[in-house]
Amino acid sequence: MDVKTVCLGMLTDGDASGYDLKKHFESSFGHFFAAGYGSIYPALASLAADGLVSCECIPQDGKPDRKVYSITPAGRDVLLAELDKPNPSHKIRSEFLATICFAHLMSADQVATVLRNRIAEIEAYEKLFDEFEQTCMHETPHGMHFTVGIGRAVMLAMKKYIQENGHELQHRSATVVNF
Amino acid sequence: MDVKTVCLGMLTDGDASGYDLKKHFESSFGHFFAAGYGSIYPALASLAADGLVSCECIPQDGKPDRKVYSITPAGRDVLLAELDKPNPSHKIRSEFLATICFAHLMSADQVATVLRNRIAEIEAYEKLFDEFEQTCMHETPHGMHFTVGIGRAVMLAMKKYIQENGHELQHRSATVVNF
DNA sequence: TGCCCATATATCGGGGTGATGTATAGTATC
DNA sequence: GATACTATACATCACCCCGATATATGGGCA
Repeated sequence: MDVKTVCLGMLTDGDASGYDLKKHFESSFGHFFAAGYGSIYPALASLAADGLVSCECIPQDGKPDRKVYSITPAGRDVLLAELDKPNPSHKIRSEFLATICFAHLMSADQVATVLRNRIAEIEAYEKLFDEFEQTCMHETPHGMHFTVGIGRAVMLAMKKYIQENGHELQHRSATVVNF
Repeated sequence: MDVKTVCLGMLTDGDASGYDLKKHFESSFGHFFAAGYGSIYPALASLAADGLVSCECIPQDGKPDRKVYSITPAGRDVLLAELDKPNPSHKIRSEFLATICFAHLMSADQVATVLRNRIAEIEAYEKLFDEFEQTCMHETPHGMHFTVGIGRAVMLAMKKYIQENGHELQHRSATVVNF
């Protein structure tokens, strides 16, 4: 399950351009599977070369051509085969936790700043989830709700843990900061 | 904060070879910052070329030379500068959630299998955390405890959410599976 | 007028992943 | 005693992905 496969999956919901898919990756997939143009455009080109998607170029004045992609029956087969894999990965790459590992090499202020910023980021995600549920909750499939729910639960747990245990990390200086 | 920086950080805890660092990445860092030989060896070579670590080759009979690395004062400076960054990232790359997004294209059995396997993986991590706390809890710095605690909290939250909401995902077939 | 934002494509360097290769020696299993 | 697996220990390579940057234009806004 790479960017190519996720693009295929998104295209089962209707034809779209690379630009459209990027917005999808940002909004609904952003919190667990981010992708930028540097991944999406090569992915679509490769899928088209393999006949898993078809491409229709729509000329526009001024702007570059819109390239609208549709999934083909072969593409659908590849997608379903990928969805059949029983053990899809779930990986975390956290510079945040890596930093915290070396908290004993940092000042209490530095640690406090890192923790505060992490909480702020979590709260930004929480707002994003709220907006998502208020706007496009009805039209999206069941699976999407589930991912939002997991996202919420996981971020809430992390926030709570930081708030309850963050102070123990600040031992180098006497300054204790509230979150 | 890339693999190079994390290697520097690990070397503040004592000299080590690439092989040693790999074991470190697997055990204590595995759940939030995995790295393989393909990242570690080039990272150490690059650090040595920049004078941030020094390398001592220890010949062994039969096996290849052991290359033991030590952090240099310049390396320590680079590490401390990296730890000063106020907003370290925390990214998730989840083929699991990407798969679940397309649950409406899967059979109830397929969905159940994916959820069951995810829970099994979480429980494997929970055991790993238990072992870690029983063996090397006393010698590791405070930050390490914190990362284990967050790992526990986050995984518990995900497990609970799956157990409480997983059944809603199975609507295509009548077969309801318990977790 | 200047500036940012949205639309829309694409590329490129640097970095990371997973698999594989090369050796040797000890330890299980059968 | 043969086979297979595991551990030690290095290294490389193809492929994939990320972030930044480039190119082009029209609309809103101060």
